[in-house]
Amino acid sequence: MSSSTEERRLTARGRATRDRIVAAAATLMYERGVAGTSTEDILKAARVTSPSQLYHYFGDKRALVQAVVRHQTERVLRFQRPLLSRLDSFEALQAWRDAVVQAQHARDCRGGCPMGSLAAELSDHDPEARAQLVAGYAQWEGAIRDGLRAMQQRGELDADADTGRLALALLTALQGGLVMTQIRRDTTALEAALDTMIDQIRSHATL
Amino acid sequence: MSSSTEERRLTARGRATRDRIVAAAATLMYERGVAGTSTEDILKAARVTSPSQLYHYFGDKRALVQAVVRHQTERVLRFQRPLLSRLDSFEALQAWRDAVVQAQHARDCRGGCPMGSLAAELSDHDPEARAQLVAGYAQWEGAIRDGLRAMQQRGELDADADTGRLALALLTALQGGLVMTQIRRDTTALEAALDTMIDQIRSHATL
DNA sequence: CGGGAACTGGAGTGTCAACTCCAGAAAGTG
DNA sequence: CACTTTCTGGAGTTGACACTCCAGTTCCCG
Repeated sequence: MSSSTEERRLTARGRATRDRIVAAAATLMYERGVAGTSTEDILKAARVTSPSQLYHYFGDKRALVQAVVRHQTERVLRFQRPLLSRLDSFEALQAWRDAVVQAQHARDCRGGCPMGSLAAELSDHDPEARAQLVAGYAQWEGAIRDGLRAMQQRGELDADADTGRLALALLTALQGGLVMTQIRRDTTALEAALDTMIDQIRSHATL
Repeated sequence: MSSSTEERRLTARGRATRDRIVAAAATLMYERGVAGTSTEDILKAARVTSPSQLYHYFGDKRALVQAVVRHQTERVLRFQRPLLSRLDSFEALQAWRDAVVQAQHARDCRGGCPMGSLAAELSDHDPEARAQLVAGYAQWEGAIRDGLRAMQQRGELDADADTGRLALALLTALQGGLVMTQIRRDTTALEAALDTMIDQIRSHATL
């Protein structure tokens, strides 16, 4: 029946084990990269004693990686959406910017974007993972755009501002900022990019 | 004497072999990532018959990776500098933008930034590589800033425009755009980000 | 031309990672 | 309580990969 979205029957215990594996894999792959993370390390971190458990839930490492991609996409959106859905003013936009910058400091400017790092490593040679990531980024972009539209409907932004294009530009600047943060281990590039984008959005503000 | 910058005496033939190895490694690592590239593949691509050659020139794979980082940094700057050093007008800035977008199409939107992909994979666990990359990005940023300053001195930009910050923001937007291009396999995000940044720079244009 | 260094070739070696097999324990189902 | 399916444990197997050893060849240099 279902070929790729094969959802097997899981007991409560099975679900818990599977979740533990995905969570452990996500953490390790974020820290060390996908290729740098062995199944053995994942098992140890998930407190699972045998490889057969992993292969009971996932056909192979690629399948696990795809589960990790979904997991990280959900995590990011769970963090982003609350901040974005209430974009009703430039103060709120600024608060979002600050939260993003803050989050980087909280992790010592390491790791970059949980989705972006996976994307850089996978998009050229794992089509399924890439498709997942494209969908995830589309949701993220949509959330930003909805926020900007809310500002527009509140009358904070000109009616003719292209919120779709601004949202895409803002998300893109954010991605770049996260990469630069990881490389330089400081957030000045992230701040410069986001602030400049926000300045540009502000140029569409109503008087 | 020299500990890390150990430059051994090389004959013409030796130099050629070493260069072939670095070039082959750079290409493969760009296509498949560092971890996804085996020394064996590199040797084959460089038409070198034995691993002992590689280890004659490089202490280990990490040392080779660092040579690849230098190689790619030089390549990128060799492409960027000519475009940036003549930034004397908004037309030239636009031409730079078009060249960057064009370059992505030329490679089917794959691979991302030759420096950025290395950065994402290495910066969290190879301090030497990261240092090289930080230096490379600083040069790139400097080249952009010099271009903007040239525009400023020509009187195209306001004297009080913060060219340093704009240059950093522009470079960051570019990095984000390259990541997004690689994921989405199209350049609209790159275009949106660069165009929005350039619009913002234009807001500092003299009348 | 002779001696030493740079360079090359090929045949290993040890380790580690992905994945498999199978048998036994828990846990849903009638 | 039978009976099946899910889940777990541990002991393999296979292959790939980073790296080594050593012997032979080319090439610089006096």
